[in-house]
Amino acid sequence: MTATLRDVARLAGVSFKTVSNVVNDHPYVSDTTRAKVQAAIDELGYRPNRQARSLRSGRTGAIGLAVPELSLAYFAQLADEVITAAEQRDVVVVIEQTGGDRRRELDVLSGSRRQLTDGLLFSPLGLSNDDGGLLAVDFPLVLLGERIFDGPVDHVTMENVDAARAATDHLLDLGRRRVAVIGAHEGEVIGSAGLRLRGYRAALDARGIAYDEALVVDAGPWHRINGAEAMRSLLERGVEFDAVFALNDELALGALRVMQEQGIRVPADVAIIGFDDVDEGKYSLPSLSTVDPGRREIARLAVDVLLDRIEKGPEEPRRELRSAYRIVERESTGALQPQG
Amino acid sequence: MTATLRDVARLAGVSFKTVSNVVNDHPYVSDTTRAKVQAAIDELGYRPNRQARSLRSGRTGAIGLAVPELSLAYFAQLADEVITAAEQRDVVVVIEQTGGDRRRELDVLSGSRRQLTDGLLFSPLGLSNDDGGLLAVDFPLVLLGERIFDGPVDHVTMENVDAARAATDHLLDLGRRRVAVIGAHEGEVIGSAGLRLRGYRAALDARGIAYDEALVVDAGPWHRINGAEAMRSLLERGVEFDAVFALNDELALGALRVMQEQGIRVPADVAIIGFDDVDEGKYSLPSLSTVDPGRREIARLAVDVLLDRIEKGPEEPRRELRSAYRIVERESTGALQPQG
DNA sequence: GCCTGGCCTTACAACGTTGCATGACTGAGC
DNA sequence: GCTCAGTCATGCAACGTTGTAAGGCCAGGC
Repeated sequence: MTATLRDVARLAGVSFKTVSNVVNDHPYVSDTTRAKVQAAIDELGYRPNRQARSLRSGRTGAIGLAVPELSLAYFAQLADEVITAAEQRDVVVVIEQTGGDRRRELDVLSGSRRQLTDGLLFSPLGLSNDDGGLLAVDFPLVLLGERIFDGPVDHVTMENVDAARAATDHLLDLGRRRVAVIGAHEGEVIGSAGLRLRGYRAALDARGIAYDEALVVDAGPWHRINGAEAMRSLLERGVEFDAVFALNDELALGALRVMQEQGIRVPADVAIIGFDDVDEGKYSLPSLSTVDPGRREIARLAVDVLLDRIEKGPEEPRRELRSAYRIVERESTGALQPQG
Repeated sequence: MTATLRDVARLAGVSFKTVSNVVNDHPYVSDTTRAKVQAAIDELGYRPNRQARSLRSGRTGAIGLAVPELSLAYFAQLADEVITAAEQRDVVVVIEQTGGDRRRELDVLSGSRRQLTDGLLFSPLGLSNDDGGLLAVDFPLVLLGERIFDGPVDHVTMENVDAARAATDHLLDLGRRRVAVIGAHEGEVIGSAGLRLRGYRAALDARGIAYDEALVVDAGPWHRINGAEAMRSLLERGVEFDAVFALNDELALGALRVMQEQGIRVPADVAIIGFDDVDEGKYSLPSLSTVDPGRREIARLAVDVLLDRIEKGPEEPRRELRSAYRIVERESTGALQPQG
């Protein structure tokens, strides 16, 4: 059996409470007692029991991370960063997958699993604006990703509009004028699709280029296959375009593949830029220009905000933070830097 | 505050232990009492406190999953499957990243985090054979991936040797005779590199084809960049080859990119097959033939074995399970099935 | 009328920890 | 010599749950 405070106390010849005091660095423990107790701790290999601590303190030392699915590179890499950031703060991460499904997302907010963690980082996908009220939960919650809700909740996200505008500008700076968009979500306004589309329009407006609906292709989930589909539909409809802004990298890579199958030269005929800076984009042929949304910063900020919220309680004013973005120029928009 | 057994008991007019009995479906609770208590439970929205349960029962309801890093697609997809399998068994997953670093892997085995979970699924990378003894830990442990150790530990893995042999056979069946290998690990014998190389040699031997060291390229970690490096070194050295067996998909995709840069036609000039069946392989151009190692089955088996071990204790004989593999033919070895 | 035994309910003691209150000792100040 | 403040150590009571043992009640058998 593993040793308890009492075992250590017996060996050291003190009360078990004194051992607790040593372990927790209480003031008013004499050096000799401390040494004696420490020796007993070492001898028995005593480790405080986390469940008992949890029960007393109400803290578990774990946070939850709810994402659609780890199979999507963006979320896998986000999870990587979150776990790393959490580790530095001495907290572990319990990952839950929602599949982007509304029902399962609601479940994450109310399920009994919440008791296992001190708070939740939540990247919703299926919830709609009307669900905002459901986010008024009684545990520490930080939203990740898009600012879908106006709820009373901390929020860490990226500069979707500005970054999308910069991505579009990048294409326009190359002299392209017919910029197709892949991955729109009809009618959606303040999810990432809506925000990025807004940035796209802002860039066009600023240069007096007319918005052409024919260039904007809807897609379902932002998976590679849907990027491929979208590109096919664009080509089938015979729409003319000399550049593509894919609303994320997966879509871009799917579209890229179809263009290559069709013998379209990238970037000579069509330049393409994605969004997210997932690793694979570095190794595609051509390598994929993209927007680095500051994933590491998002993860770090999110963990910080959540732990802050856990510590300070619900009274503190809610925070909304955005990470800095960066345009990453690679071959797909004409940069000539052969990559690994 | 959230309700406790006592609160429910007070409302229902019974002792708190009776409430506990209702919650745990004990026999000998009369229907009327049960109904009364249940009504009180519903009214107060009572939920058993998991930490208190943990303290009493010694179970946390969580398992650990230690992998090198989630940014590697294989592990992200494995984690996805593990979380899904665990969810079906009503258990949550705490993910830890080791970076494949020996020191951090040892830390995972001894660290205080172990108290947060009932057992660990561990996919080691940095540990050497000499470390086998370190796996004799006092908590439920299931090794994932390669059979690096002969320790007294449950183990779930894939058929590395047979699968690698089948992959090689697939290339040989196409009439190729100069099959390069990318991703060997000099001197390693029973890690995945060693096992897969053994399968490769077995395939050659069976057909009386001589093993040519010049065709076998070492690589460091199995990342895309190292696959690219390896292909470059092969080309620089002027080694002749008409097929490539990359020991995993990431290496294959890196190598593929370099071949394309160099104008080598795939599969016309060189056929290439990978290993792992990560999603990206479906969308590369050409799409990548590969070995599906049965990731989902591995995840499901691993969770089953671990939960079994947790339940039955250390006395049960240890188990070693292998998932079934499958060759996935795509364009990179000549199949003509354009993919999304 | 009392004992027996089945059914239902309850009291008590843990699990290992920490907060609070108390107590004992020491030395300084008057 | 006595008080008082500061230092150190301790005991008790919780946190919310479950296991064990015991208690109460009722019907049936002698």
